[in-house]
Amino acid sequence: MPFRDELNPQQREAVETVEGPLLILAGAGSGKTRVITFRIAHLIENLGVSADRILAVTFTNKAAAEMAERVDRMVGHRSFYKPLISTFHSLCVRMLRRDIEKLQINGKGLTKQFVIYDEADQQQLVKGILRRLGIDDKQLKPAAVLSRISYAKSHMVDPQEMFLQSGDPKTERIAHIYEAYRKELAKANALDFDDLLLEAVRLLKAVPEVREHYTRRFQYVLVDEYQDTNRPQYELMVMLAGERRNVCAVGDEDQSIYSWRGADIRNILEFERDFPNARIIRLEQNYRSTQFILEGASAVVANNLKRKGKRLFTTRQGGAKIGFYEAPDGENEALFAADYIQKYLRKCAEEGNDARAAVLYRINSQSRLFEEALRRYNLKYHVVGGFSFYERAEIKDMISYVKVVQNPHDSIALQRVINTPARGIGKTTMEVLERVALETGMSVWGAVGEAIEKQLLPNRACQALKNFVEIIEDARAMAAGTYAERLSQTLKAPQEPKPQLVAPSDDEISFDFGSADDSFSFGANETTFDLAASAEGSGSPENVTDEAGSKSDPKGASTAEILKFMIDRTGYIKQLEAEDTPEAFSRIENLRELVNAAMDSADRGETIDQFLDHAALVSDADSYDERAQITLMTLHAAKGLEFPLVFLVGLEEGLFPHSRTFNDPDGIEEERRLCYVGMTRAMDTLVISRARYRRRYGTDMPEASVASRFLEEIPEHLIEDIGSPRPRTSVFSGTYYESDSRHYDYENEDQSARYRGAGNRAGSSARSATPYTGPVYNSIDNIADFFASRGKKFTRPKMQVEEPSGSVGFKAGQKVRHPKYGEGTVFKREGEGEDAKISVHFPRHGLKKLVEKYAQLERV
DNA sequence: ACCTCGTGAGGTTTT
DNA sequence: CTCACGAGGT
Repeated sequence: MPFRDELNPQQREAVETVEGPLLILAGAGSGKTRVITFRIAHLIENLGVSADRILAVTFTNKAAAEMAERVDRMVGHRSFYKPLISTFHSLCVRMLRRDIEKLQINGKGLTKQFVIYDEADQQQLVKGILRRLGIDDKQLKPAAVLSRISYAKSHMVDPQEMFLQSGDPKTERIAHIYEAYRKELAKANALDFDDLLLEAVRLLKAVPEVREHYTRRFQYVLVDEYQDTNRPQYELMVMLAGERRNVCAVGDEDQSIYSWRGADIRNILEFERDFPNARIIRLEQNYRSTQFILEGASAVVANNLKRKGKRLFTTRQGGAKIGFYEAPDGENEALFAADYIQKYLRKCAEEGNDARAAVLYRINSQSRLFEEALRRYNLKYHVVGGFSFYERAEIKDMISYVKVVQNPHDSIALQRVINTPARGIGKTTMEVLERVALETGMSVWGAVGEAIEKQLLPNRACQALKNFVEIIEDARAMAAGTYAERLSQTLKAPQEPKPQLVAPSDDEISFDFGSADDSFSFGANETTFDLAASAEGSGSPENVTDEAGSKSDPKGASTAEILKFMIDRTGYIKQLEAEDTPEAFSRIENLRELVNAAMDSADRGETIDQFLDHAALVSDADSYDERAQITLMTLHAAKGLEFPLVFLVGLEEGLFPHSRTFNDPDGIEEERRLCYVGMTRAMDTLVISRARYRRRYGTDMPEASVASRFLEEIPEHLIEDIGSPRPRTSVFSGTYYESDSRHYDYENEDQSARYRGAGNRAGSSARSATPYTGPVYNSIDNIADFFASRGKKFTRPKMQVEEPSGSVGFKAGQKVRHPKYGEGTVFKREGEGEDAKISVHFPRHGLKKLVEKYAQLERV
């Protein structure tokens, strides 16, 4: 494979240095991905290495998929095997699903059916523990506890160590909670994200045959985004590299932005110490950005003290300076961006150029203003992050059902679904169950069995529990392919799995409610989805499809079938249908989509466990869709991407850098790196902006902001102001705003509340602010969904039925009548269109704030 | 048991 | 503004 002409000398060296440890320090835009893919291709094609002996680990699934695709394009036709390209977490899941039972002692320990707890699950677990220990969760917040636990885990500190090292009572307490947390996880046969790494490391350390299996298999190990690896990931890498130490780590110290998640920059700074004869290659030519952009970004990050330092250069001279815009407020900042982007897109369309723009912000909540602005300009956009499909309540509910079917001891999932939809198992019942679980050491599922058997609950509750158990057992039987048998055993039940309950048959039901300790006796021999069967054939060549190759028992129901059964049998859809609201309707659609996802998964040959793993491991960054012309995302999510036009917004002290990093010099340095990452995403044009006043949440008064220190760190000669309104000008009429100038009239701050009301007086201008209702490039395809997903009150704008004209558009001073409160006077109006709120003063009831649309007000 | 409303607190980044 | 929680009504 010829590649010499396509690479610069350093890149070529990086590709050709394949034996022994190698650290590639790859600056932003230096062709890192190119080097990695060429390197893999070089190994396979020029050196004759079998593809399946190559392991590449990346940070996100997206990056992995992309790399796999690129490699495939280069050498796919030549090689039957494929290199294993995976994230750390997915890799660990694969290893654990295969061999975790080798860690069992006396039959105790996790089984292959373990579940993965996401952050919400972890929170629930910690909350429960705090409650049990009688700790007020205001005093010690679950999130804070979790972050301490996660910190400890990513530094490989166990509860005992934490306790011994603790110098204060609070840490001691957290150590105790940590211990309890671990026990709970074990009882639930569950692992959290950190455990995936830790347990995989433990597995490799403790079981020589497993370790040998992998070191024998992987001759070449490659780790991308090395600066973001934490301790367990580092150990994993070392272990997988084995004696050969053919490990290639690629990273950039200046792009280390995940230290809060345990990423240890020492891994990169001390690589030479850990691998004494390591080669180090620097890639310092940037192919992405123009001179101005690169210089600006480099100048910012040069303020960091803790760095080795490097000098990036580019041959892309010329281009525009870094644009700077200082907006009067956040809204204006967003509208400016929308306007600028619109013009940019038009220009690209005329010239036939690649048009892709990104708005990058520090925190997710900043997206709202930009979404609203873009919608007002009728621009399609795509938001990365925020609520993902798998985070929606209805999806989590059904996933939890499947989790319980796979593993009834998953108490968090169980508690989520036991009364969803409501089936008469309430708070009191749950309290009893929790107590039983605690006293007997059983899981909640075990406690359910105990309670039924020993009649620990009032009859009604018992009955409700039995119904629930019945549903789960039926589904389990389906999964195991023994449903028909179960039907005949479990008596005169109807032939078809009908949604309506089977007549409860109290005395005949005898389930095996094993406690967690006797290793999930429940269905251990009937579950056919584990990988045990195929796992022993470790000599066989594993490739990307190895696990997928182990088909589920043809008798057993597929994931989709189980899902459909559960949705039907639990009456979940029925309940949603009964709600008869647009939100409920869209939830039903989401559930359909979930079933589709399950079918796709089955088409790929995946088992139920693999489907659940996928649901647990998809990340926000994975949802980046390069077809979208406009992408909104956090700076963190933007790492690894590039755009011709980048807006870096909200450069204000407290926001960026974020206030929580103020008292920590390392924290500030990380923020600075984040700024560097953001700036270097830009290829041709970079615009940075800030708002002089920013409204913090619903507060009426915007607060004055202070310019971010990062702004001052960019040399002045690289920056050009691109039309910031003068703060003191009474009427601003810049070129950008002729269409809708009222939004920019910012004579003094006090008016911020009033000018909206004033704007709405003119009916036409209220019309122009009607929300955009066309499609956006998003998994969320309409605004109703969009707002529903954010918990905002919003009903789908009805196209045909226009708002009845007499009941909206009231202005201050107008007399109105409310069905309940009688006559009153409109005091003020906020917001526009569907969202408009209106404050009305009623003589007898005082000032009421109403949503205009629902208030049923009449003119008097 | 469940729903609705009012209150109070808190709001980074995520595999 | 949004979430979580508790009080009160059904």
